Amino acid sequence: MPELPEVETIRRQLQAELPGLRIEKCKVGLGRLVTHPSPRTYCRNLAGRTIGNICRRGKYLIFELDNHLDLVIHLGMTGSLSLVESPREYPRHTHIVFGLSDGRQLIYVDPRTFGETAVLEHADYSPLRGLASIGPEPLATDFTPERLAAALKGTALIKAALLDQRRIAGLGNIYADEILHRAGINPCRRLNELSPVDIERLHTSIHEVLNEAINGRGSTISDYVDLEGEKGGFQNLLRVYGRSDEGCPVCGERICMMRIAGRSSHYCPSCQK
DNA sequence: ATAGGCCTGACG
DNA sequence: CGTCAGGCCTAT
Repeated sequence: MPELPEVETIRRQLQAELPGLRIEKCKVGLGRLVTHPSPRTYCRNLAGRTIGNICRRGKYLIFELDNHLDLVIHLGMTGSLSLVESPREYPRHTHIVFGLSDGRQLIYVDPRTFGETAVLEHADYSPLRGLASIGPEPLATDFTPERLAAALKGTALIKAALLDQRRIAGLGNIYADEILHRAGINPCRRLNELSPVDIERLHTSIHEVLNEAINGRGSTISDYVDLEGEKGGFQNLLRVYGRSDEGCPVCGERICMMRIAGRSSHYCPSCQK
């Protein structure tokens, strides 16, 4: 799915297009994607609203609307957004259509339908569990090594902890693996065995990997595309994710893969201790 | 902590 | 046919 860098790429494109436009109407084809309130009320609340800034929290997109409402969209594993001008035919797996005041439509497409969307009172995230309990933004200026250390308390495996959105917002399987490789930390290490130096390295790696991935407009493993339908550019620069049995770009050792926390984890046994 | 479930599609 | 996939929730 879109992780933080992919969602941020889409957010920037939305921010360049949408503010000032009005949502004239909204059509939901697959009601279970609308988590709050009911699909009917969701559409009724959106109709007539003017779009303000587009924000991001972790992997959630938040469209600020007038009337103190927020439109929240999570892209799940395979969700994508695109702007179209009254198409004769919608793409396969189009589930939601937002008609805009400039005649264009913002459409939500999602083959696996793991995404979700909601309309909330501005900044009241309580109806969405994932958003209500989300951890700190890793690229915020106040995300210091001390805050990272605080987020990584306990005895969990570091790989599982990085994937836990309540600890840190926005990391997924690709960037968790890339960050651990960059930091030289084995995904099986436990939190309570990380030294202050490890935390420092992790902090630096989180910043580097996320910023580089955003600059590369995200990674396309199979089907991620941005608002313009473009694939990302960072997949070519991934050092371990999806590269099992290839040589580590740092030391040449064969990259390994194992399952941790139910997810495939790619790492270099020589660089990551 | 781990497995299973939610879905569709690609690939072997 | 089976296995796997950028996520996340539940139940055990």
